[in-house]
Amino acid sequence: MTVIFSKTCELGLQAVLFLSIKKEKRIFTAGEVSKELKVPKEYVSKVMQILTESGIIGSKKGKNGGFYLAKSPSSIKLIDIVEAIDGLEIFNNCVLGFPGCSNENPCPVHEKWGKLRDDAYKMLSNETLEQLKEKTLHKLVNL
Amino acid sequence: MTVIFSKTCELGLQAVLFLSIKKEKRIFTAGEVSKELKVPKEYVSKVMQILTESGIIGSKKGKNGGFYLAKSPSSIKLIDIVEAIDGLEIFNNCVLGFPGCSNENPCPVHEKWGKLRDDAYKMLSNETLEQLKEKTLHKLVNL
DNA sequence: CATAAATCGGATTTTTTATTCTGATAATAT
DNA sequence: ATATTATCAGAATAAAAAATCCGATTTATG
Repeated sequence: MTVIFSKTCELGLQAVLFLSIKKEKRIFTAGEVSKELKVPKEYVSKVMQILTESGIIGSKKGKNGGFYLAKSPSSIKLIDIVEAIDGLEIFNNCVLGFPGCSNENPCPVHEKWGKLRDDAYKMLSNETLEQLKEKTLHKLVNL
Repeated sequence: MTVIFSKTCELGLQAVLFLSIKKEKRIFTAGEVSKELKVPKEYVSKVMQILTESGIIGSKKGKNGGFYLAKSPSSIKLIDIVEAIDGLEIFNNCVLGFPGCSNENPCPVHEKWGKLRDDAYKMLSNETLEQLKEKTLHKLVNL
C-alpha cells in the first residue's frame, strides 16, 4: 500500500526527480530511467507518457529519442506531477470518506485534517525541483 | 479515490463513530448501520466483522443480534480502527515510494514529510471517540 | 532510400480492492 | 423441543488499479 499517492504517481515523481538532477535537455530513454530507478521499463514508459501529455516532460521519438524535462527545474514543483497523475482530489475530499464534508457540515476531524492537508499542499508546492536537487542527487546515487 | 485510508477503512471509521454516539451496549444490526451511513448492508457487515476480530466492536448472533462497541468510547481512538483495517504502514513508508528511505538515506522530502506524518499520527491517536462525540453527532444527523 | 532504434498509445493481463451472495449458526417464540 | 427468523462470517464475484505487451509510427544514420 502506498502512503497518499498512487503507485503510478510515486513513479512519476521519482522519474521527474531523476531527470532534474541531470544536465538540462539531456535526453533519457525509458530503459535508462527504468534501470536507474529499478522499476519495469514498460511502466516507466507509461508514466512518462502521462507526464508528456501534461507538458512537464518532453519526448523525442525515433533513434536517439527519449524523455527530457520540458521546463527548467526551477519552475517545476512536486505538486505539478501529483496534479498531472493523481489529480488534486485528495486535497478536497473528506479524510473519513463522509459525503458533503465542509466547514458548514464538518466531519469530526475536519478542522485538524484541514490544517495537515494544507501543510502537505504547501510542502509539495513550495519547493522546486531545483531546490531539491542536492537531496535528490544524494538519494539516487544510493539506490 | 480516497485520501489516505482505504474505502474499507473509511467505512470502518464511520461505523465505529456511529456506534460511539449511541448509548453504551446498545446493539445495532448491519442493516441499521447501513441505512444510517447510506452504504450497502453487506459491505457494512464485512467491515464490522474485521473490527469484531480485532476486538474493537462485539457482535451478537441470532434474533435481536447485531454489533456494539466492545470498549467504552473513552478508550477507543481512531488510530485503533486504522491499525485494524489498513495497518500502520502508511506511517512508515516513504511518501515518494523510494525503497530504503531512512534518516541515513533520506528521500528529498523525508524530513518535511516526517513532520506531517507524525502530526497525522498524533491527530488519530490523541483524541478518543468520547471526545469526538459532539462533532460526530452533529455530522451524522446531517447525513 | 532503407534500416535500425526508440517512442506512442491502445490492448491485454495480472493483481488488488470493493462488493455481493450464501450457508452455518444462534436466539426467540410457539 | 422444534421451527422460524435474523444474524454473522467466509466464500465467491465484480470492479478498479497496476503492470505488461505489442503493433504502428517516427526519426536518425548509413
